Amino acid sequence: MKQQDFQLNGSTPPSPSAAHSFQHGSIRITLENSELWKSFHKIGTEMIITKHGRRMFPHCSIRLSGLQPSVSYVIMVDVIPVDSFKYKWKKKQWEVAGNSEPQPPCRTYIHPDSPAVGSHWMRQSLIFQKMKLTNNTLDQHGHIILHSMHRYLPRFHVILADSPYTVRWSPFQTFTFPETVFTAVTAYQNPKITKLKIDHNPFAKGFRRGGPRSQHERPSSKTPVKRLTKVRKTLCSSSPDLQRMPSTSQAEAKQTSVPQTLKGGHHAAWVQELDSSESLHTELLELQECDFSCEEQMVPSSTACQPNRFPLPSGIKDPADPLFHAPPPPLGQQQGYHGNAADWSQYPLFSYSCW
DNA sequence: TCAACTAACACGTTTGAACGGC
DNA sequence: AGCCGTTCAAACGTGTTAGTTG
Repeated sequence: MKQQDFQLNGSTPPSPSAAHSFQHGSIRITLENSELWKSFHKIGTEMIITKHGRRMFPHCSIRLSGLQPSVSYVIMVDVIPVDSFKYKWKKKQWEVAGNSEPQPPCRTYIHPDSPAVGSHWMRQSLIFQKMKLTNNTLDQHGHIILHSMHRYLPRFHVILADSPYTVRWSPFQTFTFPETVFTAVTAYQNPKITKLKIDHNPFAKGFRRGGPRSQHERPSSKTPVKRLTKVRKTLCSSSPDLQRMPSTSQAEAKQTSVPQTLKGGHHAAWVQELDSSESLHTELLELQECDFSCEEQMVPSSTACQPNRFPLPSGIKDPADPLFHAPPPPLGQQQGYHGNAADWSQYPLFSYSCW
């Protein structure tokens, strides 16, 4: 896959054309399936959330470099709100539908290999394929809890720690990619997104045109062709830009065979421990004093969480996003910029962990 | 009435146990 | 006994759709 990297520092805006790799200090992180993400982002990425948890597609797949080969790291992902609005899909585009709802508990997904030494992390790409999103605020499975019709951004954390127990006190660095912004939905709104998902996700192969049978062609379907199916058909025949693209998902899936440093039982023990650690759940992040241009940022002590007042991180600009009509304040000024301390200061880190 | 949500469904993929051959 | 490749069923993940909820 074609990749462009750029070096990030606090004062130099990156080139808008190279927004899918970040470097903090010596650590560099690259979004492996950036092109796929961008093809979704152009349309307005949507992620289904369900009560029992739904995987993300595209997956978050990253490559790390610049780690100390023999030092242990924990790699985490969390998902933060992009803004303080709720959206609705109206007349083929997203519109603001009011203020966001109070944010659910912020949870963090720890890569199952964690902790592992730098050489391990750098050996192959990391795929957060099993991370699941849910709208069930009472979820007991450790899935990431989101609100439907809200916009979110995944964050990747590289933490210098040899155990999830110690991440609170460990130096960490945080990375984001603007093209991974998505809207959480309980049912797809934009039929173009549905088509892209079907074309690229192997699990949706059964719905591909020219595939075995589409839903409305099955014998069991006794009802007239529904609206979405109609739209999908129209799109398939009329949109050249939505013609089937070369699938990357199979290749992605095959990259997941990362040697395990720890097996299931051990992981489960950690989950339990972390779940029961009330302090960790409720520890909130205070980054106001942190300088993101520094190579390391210390996991802070507790502070108050005010999730609804998250200012738009400046890296979240959607320059090619005709589908979103967010009211002022305007989206950020720099694409691919990791943001300053204030941007990220009001969202908790490491408040929950799961596998 | 309508938008958002849920659950059941059919279909395809993934996973892992069982088996046989070497 | 150990390794490797194949087979197959169960589990899982997917979008679709009818029905429910507010």
